[in-house]
Amino acid sequence: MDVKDLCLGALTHGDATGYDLKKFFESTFSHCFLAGYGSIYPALAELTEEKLVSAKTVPGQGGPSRKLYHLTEAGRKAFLERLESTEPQHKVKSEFLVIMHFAHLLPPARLDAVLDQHLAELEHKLALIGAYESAQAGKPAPTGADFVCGFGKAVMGAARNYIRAHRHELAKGGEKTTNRSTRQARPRSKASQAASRNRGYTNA
Amino acid sequence: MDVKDLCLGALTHGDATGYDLKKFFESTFSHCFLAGYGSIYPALAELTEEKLVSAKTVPGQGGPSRKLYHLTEAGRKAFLERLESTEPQHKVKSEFLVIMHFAHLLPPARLDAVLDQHLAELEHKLALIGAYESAQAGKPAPTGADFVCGFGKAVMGAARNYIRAHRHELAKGGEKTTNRSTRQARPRSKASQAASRNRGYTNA
DNA sequence: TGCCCTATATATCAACCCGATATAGGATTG
DNA sequence: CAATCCTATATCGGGTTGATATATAGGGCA
Repeated sequence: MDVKDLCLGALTHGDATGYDLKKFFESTFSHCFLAGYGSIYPALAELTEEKLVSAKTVPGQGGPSRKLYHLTEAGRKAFLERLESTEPQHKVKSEFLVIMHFAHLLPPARLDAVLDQHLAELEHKLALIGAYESAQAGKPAPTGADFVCGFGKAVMGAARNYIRAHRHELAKGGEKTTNRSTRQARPRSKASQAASRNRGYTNA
Repeated sequence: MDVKDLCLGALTHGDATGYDLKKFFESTFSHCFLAGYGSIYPALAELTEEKLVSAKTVPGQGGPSRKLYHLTEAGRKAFLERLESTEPQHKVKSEFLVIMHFAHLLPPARLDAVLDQHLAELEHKLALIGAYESAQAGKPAPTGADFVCGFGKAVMGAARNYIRAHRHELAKGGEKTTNRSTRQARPRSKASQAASRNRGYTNA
């Protein structure tokens, strides 16, 4: 599943420009998948060439001219096939968690700032979902979009609660470790389980 | 923060080979960051050239020869600086959620299979964290690694519970939408808020 | 009126990452 | 004893990221 497929999917909701698609990916989709212009525009160009979407240039009334993209029947079929054959992976790439993993190497002020910033981002995304849910209120049958938003709400809510509940433990650990600062003999946590024969420099 | 920084960080836990690092990234780190050989080995080569790590070839007793990498003092300093200057981003790229978003376009059997597979993956990663926590039991001061694992446990546990609690709603919604299958007049959900002027093909 | 900032909109490029693949010796297993 | 798996290193093409360039309209403001 690449950005091309993602564009096809987004176009099942109606015609859109590349800019519209980016906006969509940044709103209720931001906790699922990200795509920037650098992948969206090439994707749309290739899809047009493959006749999976059609493009119509609309001269800009009040703005620059826009290229409206429309899903063709072939495009809809291709998307359905891709939906059924794609491996449902779920990957996280979190600099935030990497920093947290090395919390014992950080000054407490930096630690606090990082945590606060991540909490703020969580609140922001939760607010986006809240707004979406209000707009959907009253509509009876929950759709896949509702499921995905609910998923994000549950997951990000759990993240927020966990951080609030446990950040103070980190501060304590930080004090305890920073006064013997660059110690060597950290008694094997995970990398060293299978690497117990890696003797030759530090450790063990 | 790229894979080079990640390798520096992992090497603060002790010397390791490229293979060891991959193993580490796949274990308790798998819910934070991913890195394959295609990024690890070039990263280690560049770090060696920059004198941030040193390499020692160990002739393989019972296996192929291994290149043990060791963090130099310069490398440790560089890593600390990077930790303080890195923006704490947190990105998710989930084909799983994309598929779920378009649940109304999928046959129920496929939907079930996708959900079951994701649940199985969640259970697997939760089990990894459980094993880590048992191994850590008794050690007093919680470290950053403990915090990150707890975070993963909280978040993935919430995901699992949400899926279990809400998957049946999707099945209902699926029935309700598939019998009028490719309907056009889906009353604007998100891409169409700002795109309300995208009239010209279908929709609206 | 002039000026700046923001939003809309498209497009490109280098640097980087991912996934697959090749290679190869040792251990395990049927 | 061939098949397969595990350890271990390395490379390559294709795709993505993030920054940047370009251009126009509208709002704020002094």
